[in-house]
Amino acid sequence: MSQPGVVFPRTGPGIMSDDGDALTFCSTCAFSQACLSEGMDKSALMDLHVLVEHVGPLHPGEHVFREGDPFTAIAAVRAGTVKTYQIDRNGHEQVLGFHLPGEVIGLNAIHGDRYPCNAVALDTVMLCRFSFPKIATLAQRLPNLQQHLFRLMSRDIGVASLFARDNSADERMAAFLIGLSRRLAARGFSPRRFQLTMSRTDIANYLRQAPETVSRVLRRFEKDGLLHIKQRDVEILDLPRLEELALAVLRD
Amino acid sequence: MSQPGVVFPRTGPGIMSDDGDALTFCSTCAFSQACLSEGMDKSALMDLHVLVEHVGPLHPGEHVFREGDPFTAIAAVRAGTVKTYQIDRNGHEQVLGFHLPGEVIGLNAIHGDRYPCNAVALDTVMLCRFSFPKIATLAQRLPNLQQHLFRLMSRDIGVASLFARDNSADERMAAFLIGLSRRLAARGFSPRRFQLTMSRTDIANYLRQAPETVSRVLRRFEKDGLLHIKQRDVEILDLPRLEELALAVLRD
DNA sequence: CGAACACTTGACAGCCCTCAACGTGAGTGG
DNA sequence: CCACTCACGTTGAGGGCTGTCAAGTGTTCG
Repeated sequence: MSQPGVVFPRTGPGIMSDDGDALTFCSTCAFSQACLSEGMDKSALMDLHVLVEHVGPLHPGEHVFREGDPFTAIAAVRAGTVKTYQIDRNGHEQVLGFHLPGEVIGLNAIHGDRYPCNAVALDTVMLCRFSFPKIATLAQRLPNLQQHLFRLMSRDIGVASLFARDNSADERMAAFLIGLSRRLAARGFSPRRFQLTMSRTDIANYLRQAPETVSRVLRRFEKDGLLHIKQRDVEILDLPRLEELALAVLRD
Repeated sequence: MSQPGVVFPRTGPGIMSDDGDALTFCSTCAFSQACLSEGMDKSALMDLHVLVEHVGPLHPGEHVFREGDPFTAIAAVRAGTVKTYQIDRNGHEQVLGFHLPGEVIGLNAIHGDRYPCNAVALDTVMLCRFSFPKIATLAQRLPNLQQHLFRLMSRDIGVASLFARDNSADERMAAFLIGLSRRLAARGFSPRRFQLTMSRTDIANYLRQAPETVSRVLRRFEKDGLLHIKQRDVEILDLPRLEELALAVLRD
């Protein structure tokens, strides 16, 4: 079941040695809160660091894992964008999500013992790989780590329905952009200028609409002065109005 | 922030004493796998049983918890149906899900420390309540329990998009019915004859469509011989064809 | 330079939402 | 037993949003 081009199961090339800069390297990691929390002593922190495998760089189109692969590990995105998707029985792709630095993939594979979806790099991607059996065992000893895992998983339950039928195409696109903006901002990137690392087709697929609709909506947003977009470079010009549109979807 | 009619935070009335029949009582519980797994010894099982509070019966309209309440516990539905929902800023209800016997609610509250949604009984509901701090502490000692919690949460991540725009009203209704049928069957109920414990309005809200559409689709299903429906009593007549319709949504 | 691909733009049609009216069943009180 | 009420459910007519189809433009890469 293991196709070529899958980086995850292998542990030879692609694994970077842990350089001495581990502490700063991990400061933007999804587990930094767990690592840096006062409740975690130095030996515990070392245990966690020993557990990590640095994977990458992955190039666009390279897969992190594929649907059906045995579940062995979760991974935190350190750099780049990872797209998760499934292929339905008609051969059509279904985009499930885009995962930015600081976000964790693979959590939905615990139940079932196999990855239920594919994960592919959209640009140059760096990952931190955590063997799940090992991190679960470690979590037995470290209440903070267990709690952190619970929170990570809980956060992913009941994600906002960005593609619900009762929201207009404009609202969903606005919500998508605002979501990206906020997630990037939370990791220290600019919330107003960023790059869409995914194609219009991917966005359309994710939002469950036609690529033509994505094109038209973005065009209209630009004409209305909400943003400036050239190719895949986005600059948000009127954040308040865009957020106002997104409110209908994001509900807050 | 605690409204009247919320059963959860209180521990006086509504809590049933644990009768001697605990073992058989729990055989259909969401945690039965964890309890009965060979890896869990007797003392561990007793620890878990001591942890449980039996809540109920709750009557239609009574709330298990409300949005904003401090998160203290998760709960397994033992009997009846629980509806989870949110109220958006326009005062409109958004149905998130229906939870049948054997299913767990409250897992999405771990992150945030407050319940992000309301949970209300649709009919007569019995619950098993687990203090989350206590069960998390117990999970430190019991690897199987920790694993079970991980699996429960993992299962709820990335739930099928039953209300995506690219599926027709017919397909989504079929998927909804097939989903109910399978979940009921998994708990020993009849997969062909069951009762819709929720109103048409609730179904429509959940599927993100108009109540009129729900009515029309069910009517058409009956005319086409797919099922027989009288009030809220459903009898599925042509399971294969209904599953065929649902395939477009459920992808399997 | 040519091909493949991504993106844009326009015309048209279909699904489903909205609005409106009516039917039905349960509960209540006379 | 009936009338009444009220919520729920059904049925019909019309319109808007967006998907589909088609063609054209721009970009990348061999």
